[in-house]
Amino acid sequence: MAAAVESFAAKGFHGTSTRDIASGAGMSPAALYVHHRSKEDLLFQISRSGHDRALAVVRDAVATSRDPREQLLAVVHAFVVYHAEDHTGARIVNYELAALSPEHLEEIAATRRQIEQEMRDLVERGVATGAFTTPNPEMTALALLSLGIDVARWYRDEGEWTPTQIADHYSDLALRMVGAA
Amino acid sequence: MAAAVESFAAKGFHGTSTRDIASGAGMSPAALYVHHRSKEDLLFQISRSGHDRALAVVRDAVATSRDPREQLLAVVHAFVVYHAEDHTGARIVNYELAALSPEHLEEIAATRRQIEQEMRDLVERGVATGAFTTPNPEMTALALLSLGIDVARWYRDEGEWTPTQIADHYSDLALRMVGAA
DNA sequence: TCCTGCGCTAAGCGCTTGCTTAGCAGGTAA
DNA sequence: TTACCTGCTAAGCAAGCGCTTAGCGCAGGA
Repeated sequence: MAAAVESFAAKGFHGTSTRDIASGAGMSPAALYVHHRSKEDLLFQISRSGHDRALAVVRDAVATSRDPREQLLAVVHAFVVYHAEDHTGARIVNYELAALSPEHLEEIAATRRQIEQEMRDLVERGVATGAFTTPNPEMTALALLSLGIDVARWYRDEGEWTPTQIADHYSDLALRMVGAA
Repeated sequence: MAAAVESFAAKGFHGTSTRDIASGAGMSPAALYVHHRSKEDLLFQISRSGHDRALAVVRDAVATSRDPREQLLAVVHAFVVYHAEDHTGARIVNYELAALSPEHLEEIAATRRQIEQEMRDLVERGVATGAFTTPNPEMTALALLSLGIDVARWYRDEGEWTPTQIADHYSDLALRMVGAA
């Protein structure tokens, strides 16, 4: 699975052959099928666990406080750190959805909707308590998620910023976006 | 080329066969090779013209004013509208870079650096004139681009918002992010 | 000592891939 | 009329694809 993550992230699902994965894992191509039903099933398992982790990251962060401002700081920080540190896995999570079977895609899409719902609820709670000011909480929530997701696209391990540095700055940007700075 | 854009955006470069493109264009597979050297060359041409367009969108917007605040509004608005209206092409521009040959990738990467430079210069001008306040102009510029780029990922033609509505809200978010709201 | 089950490999099957070849219809020009 | 383009197709080649089959070495239990 680690070899598959590496390869899918670098070359995409369709750009990766089962032989690539097998040799990355130091095995013969046939050995894959002892552990996994198909190449698509491997992608699904990776996507499944990645999405579960992303949702957990968001929910755990929300649970650290009851103050919307603190919750937003925690969520954006954790979400950004996750997308930077695990950019390899996060690339598959966010950019290889089209290769999933219709049934698998629907299951994954449900988790994505839950993540979006968490962020939307958070922004709306802040607006309701007067902590935040934004004319469109739904679109603002989407923009906050975009910021984190896109980190997985451009982040490089050898880059000049650490995941924490990026997360710190992005948390500040998030406060500004919701009018809480 | 239109058929290739459609197919690459929907299924990715490696997920698209030359037969897919040919039948999308109502031709035989061999007819592609009358007009294009290879499948990768087709991708390169699409990526090339898409990147040229993106850079032009940014530069044209910057040229509409001399005031950093107005320039930021114009750039973010135009950049977001482009990524929403041409989300099909923009998906290839942003997410199919790995399929390019090393030489083609380097050429494209140069244009991407120019786009980033435009945004960085703009934010820095705003900070210099006192119109903007941000502790890290470079990272803020990256975040502003992220916002636009990620629109291409999630935008759907049948969605509830028009490109202009999204661009209006995102322009406001941009002002907040640079501390100019 | 023998047996069973597990993790694995060598070989290969049927199919699809990117791309090439040979050739053909129809328009243009001398 | 003849010659030559241009834009296309039918057919197919070599290579690579996802996945299967048959079988092998070895650890653990009876």
